[in-house]
Amino acid sequence: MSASSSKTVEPAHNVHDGRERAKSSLTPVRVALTPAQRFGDYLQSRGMRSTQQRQMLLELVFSGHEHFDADQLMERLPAKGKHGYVSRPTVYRTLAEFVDAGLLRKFELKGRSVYEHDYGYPQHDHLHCTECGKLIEFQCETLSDIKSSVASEHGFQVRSHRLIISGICQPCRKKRRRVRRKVDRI
Amino acid sequence: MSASSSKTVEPAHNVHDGRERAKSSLTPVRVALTPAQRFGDYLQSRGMRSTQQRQMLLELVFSGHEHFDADQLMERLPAKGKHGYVSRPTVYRTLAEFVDAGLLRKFELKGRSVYEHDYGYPQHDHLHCTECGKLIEFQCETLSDIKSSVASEHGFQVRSHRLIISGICQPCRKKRRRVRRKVDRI
DNA sequence: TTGAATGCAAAGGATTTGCAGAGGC
DNA sequence: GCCTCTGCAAATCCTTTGCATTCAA
Repeated sequence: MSASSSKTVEPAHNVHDGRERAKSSLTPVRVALTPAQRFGDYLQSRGMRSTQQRQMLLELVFSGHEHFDADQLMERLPAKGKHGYVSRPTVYRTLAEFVDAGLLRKFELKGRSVYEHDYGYPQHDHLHCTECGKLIEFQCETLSDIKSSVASEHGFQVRSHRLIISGICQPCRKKRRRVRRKVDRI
Repeated sequence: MSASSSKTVEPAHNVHDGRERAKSSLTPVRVALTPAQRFGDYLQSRGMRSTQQRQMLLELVFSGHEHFDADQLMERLPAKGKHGYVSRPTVYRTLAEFVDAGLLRKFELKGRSVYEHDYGYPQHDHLHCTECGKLIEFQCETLSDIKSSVASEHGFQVRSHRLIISGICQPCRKKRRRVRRKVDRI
């Protein structure tokens, strides 16, 4: 019996056809609208505008499924002065909008905000390698049982959760072993 | 069957006899050394010194079992100028030492560092009320199973984990209901 | 046209650091 | 007396804000 799985939960199709996407441990779930369409609805329903900056960031953010922070996103943008450049404040403002629109989830890691896809992406948790910083996704159905049983015990209304398991990933463990052997020989 | 419990795991005795302590949902576990003794060993083993500031903070931090951040700890200190005052940089430096010595655990909440007892305190996780900010502790044995099964699947060496379930606590839910009724009447 | 969105510069909040003086051992 | 520790001030890091200008609708 396995309490967890990193396999795909549904025979999913990528909603972002026609874009290359970074490799990721989970596969997007088929959804009714693309992120761009959903964000369009979000903007319209609030009298907000579809600007070049928002379009640019939408494309960048949903061209892959990697976790990222504001800095990493900025690095992938054209340099200041170039066409397509978006300023840092606008990046932060837009990321907050994506979160508000339900497209992204935000969480804290080592004092900084990390973002990941939410819309059309399966619920999952993370292994965090403290050596190389890598985030590995995994899925675990048992957690829902824990959540509901804890919730009922405390009369608590659960909105969301965040589970991060820290330790050393396989590649880093191998590297360490190699180093240790070297040290032993000296 | 219950996947979790907030009861005490061991017929524990408080190691901090002779000090008043704040109420907390879990009870400390009996340990060989008091936190002060353990910290003394830590200092000595590294050629570090036992100063008034470190003693002061040790007493404050281990006089209760509440979660706290650097600010809250500072507020409980004598004011600047008064005997027993400890400066902010020293508070941060000393908290880092407590973490390093295994006395405290540190985690992030809403962009700030929160500390809680680790040494002599049972492993637990948290419910976080997004309304009032309260942290409620709970224990869950099932989590160890999840951790080990995920770890073996990914060849991951687990060092620790952090699970925070966010939502609305019972008191806040009741308050909300009251407010809603009032609004309905208008 | 007109108000929302942007970019700039600057502020903000939490935490850290350099350094000269204070104080354990 | 030596060397660590402290407090001060200032720096750092990430993120947010005020405001004049730009631009989508």
